[in-house]
Amino acid sequence: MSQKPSIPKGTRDFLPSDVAKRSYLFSVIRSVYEKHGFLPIETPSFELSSTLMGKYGDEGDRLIFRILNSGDKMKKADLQALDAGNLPKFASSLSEKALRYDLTVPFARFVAQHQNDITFPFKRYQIQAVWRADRPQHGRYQEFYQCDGDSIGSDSLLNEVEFIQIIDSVLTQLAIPAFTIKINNRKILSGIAEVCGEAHHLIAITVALDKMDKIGSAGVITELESKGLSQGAIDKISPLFSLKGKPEEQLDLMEKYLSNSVVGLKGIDELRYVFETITAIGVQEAKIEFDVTLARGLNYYTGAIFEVKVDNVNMGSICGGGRYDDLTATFGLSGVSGVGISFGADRIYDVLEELNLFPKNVSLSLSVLFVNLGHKESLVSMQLAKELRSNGIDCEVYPSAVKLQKQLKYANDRGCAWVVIIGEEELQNQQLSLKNMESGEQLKFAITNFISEFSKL
RNA sequence: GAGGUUGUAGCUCAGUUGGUUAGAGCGUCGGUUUGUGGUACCGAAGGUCGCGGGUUCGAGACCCGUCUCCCUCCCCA
Repeated sequence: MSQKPSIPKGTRDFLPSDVAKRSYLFSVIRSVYEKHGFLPIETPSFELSSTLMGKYGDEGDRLIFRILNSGDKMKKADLQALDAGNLPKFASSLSEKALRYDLTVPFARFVAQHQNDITFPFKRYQIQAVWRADRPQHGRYQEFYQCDGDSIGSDSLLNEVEFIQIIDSVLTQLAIPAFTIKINNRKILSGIAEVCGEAHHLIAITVALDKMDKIGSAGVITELESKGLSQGAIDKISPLFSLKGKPEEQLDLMEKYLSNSVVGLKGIDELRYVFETITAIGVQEAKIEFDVTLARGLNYYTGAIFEVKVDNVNMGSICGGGRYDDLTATFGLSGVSGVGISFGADRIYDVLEELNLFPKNVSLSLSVLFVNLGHKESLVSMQLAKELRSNGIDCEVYPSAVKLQKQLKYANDRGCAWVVIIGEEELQNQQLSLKNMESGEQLKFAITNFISEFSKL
């Protein structure tokens, strides 16, 4: 009985050509991080449930893949909780581990755990898979790679500026034609909630504002009403919908708007510094905008927040991040501020594919194939192949002496540039034939000086 | 988690109001006389029609369930 081959929803296989393109993408990101002095770390695919649960809000918790206890640990099942209808508690009793949902929370755990082994400010990058039990959609997978960079242990706003530079460098290097880095600050959002007297509705306000570009101002107002905001507060918020102009001008307006909020003004100061600094230094291709409607769901952000969109492409944000002041506190290390970003490698991949931006030469091809025409002949080929490899040239010997036609077809399918033919006739004359697979031309060389002749081609 | 949609050979799809042995193109494999690929010609293999149940004399077509694809919401990379 054969089984129909299939993989779980939201996952993918990668063919050799896919892997080649992905390695290219990762290498660009890696090299930019390293140029900025970031150090690589890796953390396990799964963490203790207690490390992850409760860090991403209720929605996030729901999307965490949990790992069922195995063996005798199944006996720990809390049947009383099941009887009482307390499903979350029952589920927790069945699962002590979970697949990582992002790279930031494991990083916070890592920093607290290894605080004596690292030097602050600590700048790390991490390129690994994460898993979310989300419903798959365009640009949305259950297994995907994030490429995080975080700088922890420094509250200097120069870190924020550096991340803008990093985003700019990566996306410019990938030749993405037009992209926008949107920036906001959680303190400004807090200030807005404060000045309209709805500080306890902060989450509702930010979530509603975040939907601005999707549902429009009327939709946002409807949403705010449904969350129970007063008419006065809504009237106070609605002027923000039409905020326009350069970042500096918008910040001036927001400064007046938030004049009664200490925290709000702090947010304005921070952003103004970031904008002024990055303007002074300059960027390559990035457009940088202040967007008061940018909220971002993850509830651990406390300062600047970033989101990056590729212009004119139907794809969610390809990069996001922000500053978090006390994420390590839950792991026993308090007073350490951090800021970080995360590139969504799979979404960037999809964008590069859609815009046809992958360089032609990333595909993997074979340089030389030695055709196999018999045992004695193949021994000579194996010897030559060994020497070619030590000269840095990739090559292989066809494993069996099947029809030449078949072997040439194989060379063709592999995108092979050269084929070496050593048969009975060549062997007798101590020669070999070198075939150029593109032109079809064939040259003869003495076996003894093939290596030196080939490297001249 | 809510709603909609899709599912036929390895891939892209046909398959007419339910009616004999389910088709095409591409791909794969083999051949077109001995050691020359990418083109051409000839031929072959490959499908319990996503899975399970039901209606019917008869189901790839209809009904129910389930899984999956894609999409909207939620949320997010």
